[in-house]
Amino acid sequence: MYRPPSVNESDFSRFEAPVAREDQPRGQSIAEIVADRAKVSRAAVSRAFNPKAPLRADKRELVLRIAEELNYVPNMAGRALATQRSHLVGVVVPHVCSPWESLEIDALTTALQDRGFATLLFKTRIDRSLDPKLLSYMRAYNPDSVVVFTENVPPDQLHRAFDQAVPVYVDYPNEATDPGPPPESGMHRFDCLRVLQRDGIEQAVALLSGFGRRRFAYLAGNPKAQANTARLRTLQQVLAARGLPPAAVVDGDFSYQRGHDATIELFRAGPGAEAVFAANDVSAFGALDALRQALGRRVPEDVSVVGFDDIDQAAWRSYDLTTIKIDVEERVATLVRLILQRLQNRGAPPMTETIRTKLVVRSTVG
Amino acid sequence: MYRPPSVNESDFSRFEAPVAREDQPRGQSIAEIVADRAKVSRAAVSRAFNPKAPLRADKRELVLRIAEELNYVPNMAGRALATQRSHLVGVVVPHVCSPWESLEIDALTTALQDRGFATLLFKTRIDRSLDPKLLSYMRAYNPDSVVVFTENVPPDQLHRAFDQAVPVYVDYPNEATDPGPPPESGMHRFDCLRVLQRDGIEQAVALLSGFGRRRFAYLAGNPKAQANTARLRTLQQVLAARGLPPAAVVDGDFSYQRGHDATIELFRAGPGAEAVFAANDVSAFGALDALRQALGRRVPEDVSVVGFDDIDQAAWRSYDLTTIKIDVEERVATLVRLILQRLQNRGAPPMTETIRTKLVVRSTVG
DNA sequence: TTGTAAGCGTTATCAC
DNA sequence: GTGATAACGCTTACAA
Repeated sequence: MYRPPSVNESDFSRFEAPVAREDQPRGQSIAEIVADRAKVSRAAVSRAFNPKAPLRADKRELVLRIAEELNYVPNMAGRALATQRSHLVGVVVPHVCSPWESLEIDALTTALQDRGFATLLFKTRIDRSLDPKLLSYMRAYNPDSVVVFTENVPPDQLHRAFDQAVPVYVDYPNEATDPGPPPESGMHRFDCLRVLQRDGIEQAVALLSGFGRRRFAYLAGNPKAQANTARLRTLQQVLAARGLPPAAVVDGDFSYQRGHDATIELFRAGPGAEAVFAANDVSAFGALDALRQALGRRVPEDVSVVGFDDIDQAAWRSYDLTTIKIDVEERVATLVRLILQRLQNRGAPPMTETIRTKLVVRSTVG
Repeated sequence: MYRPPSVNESDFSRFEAPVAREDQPRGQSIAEIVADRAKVSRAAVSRAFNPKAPLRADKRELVLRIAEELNYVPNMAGRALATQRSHLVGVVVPHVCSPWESLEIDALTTALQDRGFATLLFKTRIDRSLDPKLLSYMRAYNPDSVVVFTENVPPDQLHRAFDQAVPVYVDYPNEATDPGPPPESGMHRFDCLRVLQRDGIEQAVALLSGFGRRRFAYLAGNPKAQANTARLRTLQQVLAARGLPPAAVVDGDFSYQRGHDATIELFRAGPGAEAVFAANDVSAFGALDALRQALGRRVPEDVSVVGFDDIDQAAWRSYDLTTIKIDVEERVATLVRLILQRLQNRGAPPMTETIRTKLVVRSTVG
């Protein structure tokens, strides 16, 4: 298989396969050929590709036509060097993405591409921890912006690597009432996307409580994940506000398997519950399968189950999961807006955008 | 939401947000500062980062230490210009990836990152067709190699855009007995990864036939996809070789919903079947849910179901799908090997690597 | 509007 | 081994 997960063994060694220095008869670059054929200067060719640059319309048209014929496009590396804009957005994702993360990468890449940015993908280690070299490695590509999808990128590292760059750090804080990041974390210097978990959770609790459920459990996700802690905290707040007892919390890690096993523990050794909130859809599926198959409970008659995210699989008929939806398109559109704004004004104070959640009712509650 | 799916309206217009031309007092680049502090030339700094370049060990160490302190890393754009190697691999994926494709992107990105390449992601249009500008757009970044995951990238377009580059086109042909690409397609000039569907299919048919199944159906995927056509062709060959009647074919598109609906059609209006082969796992899930819920059939007692891919969800207990596995790690390792070999020797004749499939037995056959 | 020339950050070449 | 120097492909003052 492939090699151990160091970014590359010898720091920044290049891939050794010398490109034969062409012995062209005093090489003329394609751009220069285009210029010659259009009988304009090299600069004019550059201007032709930049709509706002001053150039007579007919010349522009001619240059573009000839470029098309010669299959010429301006080289981004050269452009990046000259303009200090790489048109690259670096994205750090976990070694293995969950369906939700995949969805988000999809949407983000599409949105960025529509804006003229290409997505540069980087992976954490298999345990989701960050290779210390990764950020430097990423910085070598000079991304115009950086989006971090993983829970384990320490803000100070991020800040050190991209001091004057334009990172957007998603997922912190999650609620308006959140204490906010400790100032020493460096976190407060990043733009971020705040997800208001409350709306969806309130709707879900209202529905469940309308069906007479009083004993709740929370099947947790990765304890370091903001998404997990915010959901738990908000759930407890909402339950308390209704005078309901706090949810029993069972440890999890967002995975199907752990969702399955934790649910069995909860109902075999623990107090069980009338309603289970899972920290994400995938672990809710594990909980559902455990309840129905291993534990012989009926859902929703005996136990109700609610997930988070609303990934595609939640609509699959074997699960048909009631879940708290985060709209990917809205989330990504917001993210892109943040990125673009930051690029317009590098010096502006950190920005926060907020999106909401809402309940999608399917058949696991009743 | 965000904009229509043209790559960007004005060809190669740049993102307009002028980076304030620093009024530094005769700017000295970071690399130069590093050189000064280490009391070496700028060239030495460059050499320090290249293990094979000649440089006294202590100097190298000193330079690297100072660079670390100053948070300096060599800029890839500059390096790309000088070396003709971008250390970028362009990957074209569908607008919305299936779980299998997400898995493969994950694994590929990790493997490439371990080799010092970053993954540059590009998306097709929503209907999986290719924006004609996309390939030029991608080429602007000068990727060292290109991997195409989508069925709809016309080989000649690909070839035109990346004539002297190093593309690897996956998924064609699939079987040793395949006729191979028509020479005029330009396809034969690409390296490719051949998936031998036969092993897994033979195992599956043997198993099913051992359970007495004789009437087979094939729930198809996207008719343009090699994966789909190769699977169908091979299935029919294997059935014929055993003297079994050919499989009834029902149109599909790899999706859950279509798998679901097509199965209902097959069993309501059509001849039904004793065993259903789905072109991929996701549509097999649709078939399973249709059989059990809409049609009231028992699986595996009344009908057996077999999928393709072995994605994570196939092991979820509600499905527990018997499926023909393609090993992602092996597939990706092979892909990376192809890419690296091609990079070593641009002029070598097109290469083909072959990987096999095997049956993973779970509970939907019996 | 247009062309000329300098410069972006890096590495290869070539002398020493 | 090492340091100057000339590319790499592009954009942008600046001058015309």
